[in-house]
Amino acid sequence: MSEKRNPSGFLVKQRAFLKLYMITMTEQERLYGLRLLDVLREEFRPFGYRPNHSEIYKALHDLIEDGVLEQVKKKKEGMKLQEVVYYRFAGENGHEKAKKYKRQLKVELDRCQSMIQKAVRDNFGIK
Amino acid sequence: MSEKRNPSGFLVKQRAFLKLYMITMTEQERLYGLRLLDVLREEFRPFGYRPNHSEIYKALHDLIEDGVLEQVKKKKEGMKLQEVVYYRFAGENGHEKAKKYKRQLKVELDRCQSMIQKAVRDNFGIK
DNA sequence: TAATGAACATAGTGTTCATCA
DNA sequence: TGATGAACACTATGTTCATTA
Repeated sequence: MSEKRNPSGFLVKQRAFLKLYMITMTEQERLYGLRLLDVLREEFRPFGYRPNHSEIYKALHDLIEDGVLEQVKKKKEGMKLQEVVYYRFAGENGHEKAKKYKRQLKVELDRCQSMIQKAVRDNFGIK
Repeated sequence: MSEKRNPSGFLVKQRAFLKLYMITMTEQERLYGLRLLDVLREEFRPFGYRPNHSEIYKALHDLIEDGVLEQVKKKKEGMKLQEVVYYRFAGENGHEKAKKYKRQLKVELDRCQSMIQKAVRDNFGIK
């Protein structure tokens, strides 16, 4: 009978975290999949976090399904004749949806912050 | 060829998070499985995190395998004749191992804090 | 009925493979 | 070879079932 599974509400999932970055990076500069991956790996190297390529693609595809992003296939910058997939906000309200998603994620990140802070206090706090 | 699978190094896993709490709670007061669960659910209710019972048991069993905790079966406090499983640090060096685990988790929690802070800055920062 | 634990099932995510330019 | 995407496989975790007191 297809019971829905309840998440226990632990920390934010990697997928959601990446979707958030995909949106922000779309707001900032136009990049394609593997470049986004490189940028993120570079940014998070000091933290020991190294996402892999399929998570990036899944995050992007999720956002397409959510009606947030759409693809723009282009010849790669410069010489080669290789086709590459860039992203922009979808149609009329893609950017609105994106902003909404970001607001949710802000709440979620704040929640995670609080939980971890609590854990530090509870397990390592003075007293 | 049984290749080892690499975690990408995203946030701390629920299991590790709970093991940390199990250790600290063992340092503080003696409790048994389902009571630990109740306490944690109560503590994290404001954060929308509600662990389930099997995660607690798995965390405790992990710690036994790690040589950190051992079981003490006792009649439940008060009247009933029900047997309940309490925990204490195992043998000679259980508590040492526990402290070591906690040190690792402290590093890990700090790392998570930083990553989330970075995400907040990167995606919502002023500028 | 409360407690413990295991078995089972699904979601999350890492690895490999296929295809194309 | 770089890029994209899907298929596949394993891990993390949630749900259900069995057993006992």
